[in-house]
Amino acid sequence: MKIAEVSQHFGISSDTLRYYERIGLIPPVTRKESGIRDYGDLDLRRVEFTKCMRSAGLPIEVLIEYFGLVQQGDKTIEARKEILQEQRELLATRMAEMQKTLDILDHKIEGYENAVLKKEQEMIQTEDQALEIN
Amino acid sequence: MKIAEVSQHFGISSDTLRYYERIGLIPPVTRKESGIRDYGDLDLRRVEFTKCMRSAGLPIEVLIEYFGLVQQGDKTIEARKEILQEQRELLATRMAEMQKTLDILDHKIEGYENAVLKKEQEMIQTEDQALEIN
DNA sequence: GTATCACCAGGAGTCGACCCCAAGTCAAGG
DNA sequence: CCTTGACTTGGGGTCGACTCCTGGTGATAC
Repeated sequence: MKIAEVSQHFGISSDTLRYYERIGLIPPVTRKESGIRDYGDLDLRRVEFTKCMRSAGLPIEVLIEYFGLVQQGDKTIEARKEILQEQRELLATRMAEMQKTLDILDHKIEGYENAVLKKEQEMIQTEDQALEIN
Repeated sequence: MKIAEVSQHFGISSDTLRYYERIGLIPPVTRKESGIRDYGDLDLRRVEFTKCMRSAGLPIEVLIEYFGLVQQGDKTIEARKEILQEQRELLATRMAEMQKTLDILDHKIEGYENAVLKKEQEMIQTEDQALEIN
């Protein structure tokens, strides 16, 4: 799979894909002899995981650290678990905050809906008055 | 309430508070004659709302636009509602993505927990073998 | 074979959101 | 009165994460 397809598939610009590789977030992607990237299964899974984590806001630095540990084999399992747990908690915290904001937004939207209704009623009343319907 | 207290209370640096004011996210805060900021009730509510929205990731630009509409009175109620609804949807989408990521993290953490357990079992077995307990 | 196109490296530029700093002002304590 | 310390403005710096750009190479279409 070449870079443009990967870019398309994951909705990540190829610039970003190359950037991720440059900074070591993704390991060097396999290439054709010509030097052109040819993403294999492993590469794709890495990209997918990265995309998922990034979309939730996990910092690049943390991901690099994590992948570095993966590289070092089983002896780093504990450390990796701790990283993931920490990020999990941070994520949960962020989500809780967002939930609060969401509630407030809903509340405010509802308020506006009522306001609009009220205005409409007033307008109808005004119309009614104008038409002397009442 | 002076700036340091507001900063403390909301966990926002006073630099950031001044910055918000400079860019028009918060309207000019009331001052003492000496020129020192003295946050009133209205100011505080604005700060709180801003903090809440920002903590959920709503862009500053959107908030400025929103507050601008508020300033313009009732005729902008529809537009305001639309902004809030749009942001609400974006927020919900982000949260859904984060939930997916959270699930994956939990799954991975569980995997690591099992891995650790397995390793411990192996170690015990190795010990047992070493001690010829079996 | 040549024109066009996707790809390459990697350095520079951008963007959003702060954060810091210098130089000055004011209020209260000693 | 003078020092100390919190406040002021405004501009420049930083940080994370891209995004763009230049100049070059290889492959495919005509």
